[in-house]
Amino acid sequence: MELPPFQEYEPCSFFNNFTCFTDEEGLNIQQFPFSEADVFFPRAEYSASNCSMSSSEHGAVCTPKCDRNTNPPKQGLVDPIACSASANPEHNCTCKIRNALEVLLNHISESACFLSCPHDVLNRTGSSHSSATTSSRDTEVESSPTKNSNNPDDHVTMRSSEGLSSILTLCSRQHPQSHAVDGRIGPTISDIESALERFPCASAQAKKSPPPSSRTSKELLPRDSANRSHLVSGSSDEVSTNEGLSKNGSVTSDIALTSMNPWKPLMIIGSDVMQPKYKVVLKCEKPYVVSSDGYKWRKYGRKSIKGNPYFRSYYKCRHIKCEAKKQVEMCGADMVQITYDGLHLHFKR
DNA sequence: CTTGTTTGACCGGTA
DNA sequence: GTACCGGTCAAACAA
Repeated sequence: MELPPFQEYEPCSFFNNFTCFTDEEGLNIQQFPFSEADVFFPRAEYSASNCSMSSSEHGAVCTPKCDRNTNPPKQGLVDPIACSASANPEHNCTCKIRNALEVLLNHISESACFLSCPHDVLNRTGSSHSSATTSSRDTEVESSPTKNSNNPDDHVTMRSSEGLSSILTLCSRQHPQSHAVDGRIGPTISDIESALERFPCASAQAKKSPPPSSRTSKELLPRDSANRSHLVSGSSDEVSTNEGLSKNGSVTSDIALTSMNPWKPLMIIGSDVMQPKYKVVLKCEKPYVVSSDGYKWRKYGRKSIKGNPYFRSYYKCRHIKCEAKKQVEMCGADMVQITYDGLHLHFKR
């Protein structure tokens, strides 16, 4: 698969390309130029197309209604997903990038320190990797630093910056400095604000909207689930995969995924209680989980869980110093629940 | 030999 | 204090 350098991507086309991999092609994500950048993110948060568009159409995903267009709409191009409408009914917009941002902002806007925290943790040598992950046993993020961080503020900032790094990814063409300059430097608060400036509505939402924890799942309408059928189902035994998707939200969420686009959020079920840790629960159909999510994982355990006939498998990210983890367990014949715990902020060097 | 998985033991949290 | 449960470790095993 020939891909132009990352910098040549419009954000829209970038995400379309990223999400249009087949299962086999998905394995190539590791070789995708963007993986050489410093921030990974889960396709689940940014999926845009169900691959019904030709590659030449990728990038033309906005409608005239959208006020966040980065590309003019093409005549006759119909967004097959209408993702924004389903993700946020208060906006009559089918801009997929906006939808992606809204999904993302659902994760990050609940951080009270989002735009006000003066700390720049990602620029601190040695703090960016390890503090990105909180243990599953951490229940007090702000008051209980991880073993690799002595500054409680680190957690707050990382929670914000993690999602914001993804926004910066969207904006990387305009803000190439957002990515690691010397291999360690991540986005700064000013980068973040600059990035959000490119998406004024997103910025406004980040500032004004209630945290996702206060949103109900009904506000995020489920996608049409009629397309969920054509998948092959494997055995009903546990899923054993050494690769998986990743990343987090700052609030526990369920994201179910359609079969047409394995990483397209079907719905987000917000928790009524803010979870002060990086954790996100994805539910998707098994074949897509088994293939790849762009990360390398090492399986380190397996447990039978009470009340569940299937095993739960435990994985750690193979990336050095990355403490991201995931748990994979079947929750039905064809459905898999993946729990991601911790962040992947993989910086060079 | 290397890499990755399996699996029983161990440990900590909780009821 | 104790039992249960879930998460992790690490030796054994497999590819």
